Amino acid sequence: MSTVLAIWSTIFKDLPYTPLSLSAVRRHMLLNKSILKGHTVSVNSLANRQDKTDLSSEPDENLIVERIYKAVMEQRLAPNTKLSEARLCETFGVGRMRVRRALLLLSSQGIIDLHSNRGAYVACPDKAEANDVFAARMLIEPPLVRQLAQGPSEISLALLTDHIALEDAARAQNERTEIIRLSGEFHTKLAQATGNNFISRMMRELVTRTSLIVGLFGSSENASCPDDEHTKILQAIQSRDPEQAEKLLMSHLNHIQSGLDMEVRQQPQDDLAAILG
Amino acid sequence: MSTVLAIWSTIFKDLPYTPLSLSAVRRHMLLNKSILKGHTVSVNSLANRQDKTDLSSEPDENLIVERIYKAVMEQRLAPNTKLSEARLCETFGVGRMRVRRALLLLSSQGIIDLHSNRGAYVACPDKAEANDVFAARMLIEPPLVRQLAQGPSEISLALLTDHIALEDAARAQNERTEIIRLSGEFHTKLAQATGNNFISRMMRELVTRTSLIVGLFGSSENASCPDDEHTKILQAIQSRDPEQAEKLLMSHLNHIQSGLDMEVRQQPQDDLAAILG
DNA sequence: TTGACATAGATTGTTAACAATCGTGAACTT
DNA sequence: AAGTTCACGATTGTTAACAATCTATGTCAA
Repeated sequence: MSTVLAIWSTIFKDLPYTPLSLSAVRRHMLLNKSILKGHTVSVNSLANRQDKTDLSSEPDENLIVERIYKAVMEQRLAPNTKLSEARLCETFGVGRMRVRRALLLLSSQGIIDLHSNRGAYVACPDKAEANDVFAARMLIEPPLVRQLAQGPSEISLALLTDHIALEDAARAQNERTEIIRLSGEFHTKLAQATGNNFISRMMRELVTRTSLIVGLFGSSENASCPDDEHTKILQAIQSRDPEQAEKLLMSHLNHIQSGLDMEVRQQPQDDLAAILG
Repeated sequence: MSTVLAIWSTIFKDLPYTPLSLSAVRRHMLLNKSILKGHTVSVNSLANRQDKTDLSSEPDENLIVERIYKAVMEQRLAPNTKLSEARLCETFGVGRMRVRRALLLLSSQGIIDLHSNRGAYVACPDKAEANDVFAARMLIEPPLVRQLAQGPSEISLALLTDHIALEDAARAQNERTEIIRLSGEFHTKLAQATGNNFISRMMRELVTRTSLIVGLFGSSENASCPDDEHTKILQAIQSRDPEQAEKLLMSHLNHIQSGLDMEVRQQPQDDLAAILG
C-alpha cells in the first residue's frame, strides 16, 4: 500500500486503457496473470469502448462562463463589479458548485479576479496591464494577418465577410452593446480564420482584455473600432496583399490605443460619487 | 426582491467599494439615505480597506498544479495517464475539493483533459494539434526574439544566461528529466524576458504542449533541444542582431519539428503490450 | 468630528455524506 | 472463440450542512 503510493508520488502514473480485441486481452491476461499484481485490468472495457465524440457535452457551467464573457465583451459588466456566488446562483438557477467552477474558469482566463475570502470581481486592468495587452497584440496580429493574406484559406474568409455584415447591421440599428462586442470579435474571428485553435484562444483572451481596457480608459465615442477599418483590412487580405493588410492592422491597433487616456482612469462602477449622487 | 434580481440579471452589477474618508461616507449616507434603498453601504469597510497585496496568497491548489505541470514538462507523466482524484488526494495530502480545483485549472491550460464521469487524463495531442502548436510557435517566437534583439532589456537577459548555465550543468550531470524541462523552459524564459505577462503565459502553454508532443512523437535521443542552439540564439540577441536571432530560432524550431515522426505515434503508457509484457 | 472596538450578519471556504455514472468481470448465449 | 447481459464495485458528480472569514453598524472614547 505504501509502496504503491510511493510509485504514484514519483511518477503520477495510473493504468490507462486502449481499444483492443477481446480475445487478445484474454490471452494477455492468461499469459501474464502474475504481472497484474495489485492492479486490475478490464476485459470488456477495453474492447467495448468507442470514441464518444462528446457531442452534447456542455450544458454545464460553460453556459455561465459564456454569459459572463459576453457581458464583459459588451461592456455591460464594468470592471471591479462584484460577482457574488449567491447572486449568480439565483440568476442562473444553478447550485453553488457550478457557479464556483465557472468563476474559477473565468479567473483562469483573466476575466475576473478571485480574492480569497472576499469573492470574485470583474478584472480591472491597470496601466501596465493595458500596455502589455497592446504590446502582445501588436506582436501577434501583424504576422497573423500577413499569414492570412498569404495562405489560401478561401473558405474561412467567408466567415469574416459574414461577420462584417453583422457589424454593419448592428451599426445600422445603432445597438450599442452589439456593436461593441462584434467590433471586438472581428479580431477573434481573424484568428479563427487561421484554423489554429491556440491562436484563436490567445486572441480571444487578448480581445476580452482589450474590451475591459477600452471600457476603463476609453472615451465613450471610441468604444468601438472605427467603422470601415475592419472592412479595409479584410479587403487587403482578400486581395492577397500581406504588406497592406499588416500595415492597416497596425494603424488600426494604434487608433484604438491612442484613443485611450491612460492617466484619467474612469471608474464607472467603482466610484461612489456616481452612485450616491 | 424580484426587481433587484431582474436588475442583476441584466447588468450583473453589485455595489463595489472604494477607500474613502469615514466622515465623507457618513455625510453621503445622511444626504442620500433614500437613494440607498435595498442596497447596503458600509462605513468602515469603505474607509478601513487597505490594499493587502496578497503576498502569501498561494499555499493552495497552485502547488498541485505546479507539481503536475512540472511532471509533464519532464515527461515523467505520459499522455493519457489517468489522474484519479483519490490518488491525487493521497499523494498531496489534501481534500478532494483542492484536487478538483487543480484539475479544472489544469484542464483550462490544456495540460489535461476532463472526461465527464470518467476522470482526468493527461492531454494526448494528436497530429493536427501538434501542427497547430508548431504553427503558433513559428508565428509568435520569431517576432518575439526579434523584439528582444532590438529593445534594450539588459537586466532580463541575465536570467537567460543564468538559465543556460543551468542547462549546461544538467547536461554535464546527465540528468535526463532536468535536461528536458530546462530545455523547454528556455523558451518560456525567452518570453519572460519581454516583461510581458500575456506573452509569457502563452509561451508557457505552448511549451508545455510541445513537451507532450515530443514525448509522443519524438524519438528518445532528440527529447531535448540540441545542445548549443540555445546558446547561439542568446548570443545573437545579446549582440543585437535581430535577423540572425530570428533565423536561428526558426531553424531551431524546425529542428525540433523535423525530429518528430508524426505517423508512428508512440503510446508510451497507453500501450498494453508495454505493461503486460 | 474622528477613530477604535465589538457584535451581528452576510459571504465564502471546507467537509462529509449521498446520488449518479461508468468500468469490471463473471455468467450466459450464439 | 466471440459477443451479450447483468450485478457489483469503484470513481466521479452533487448537495447540504458546518466552519472560517470578512463586512457592516452601533457604541464608546478621544
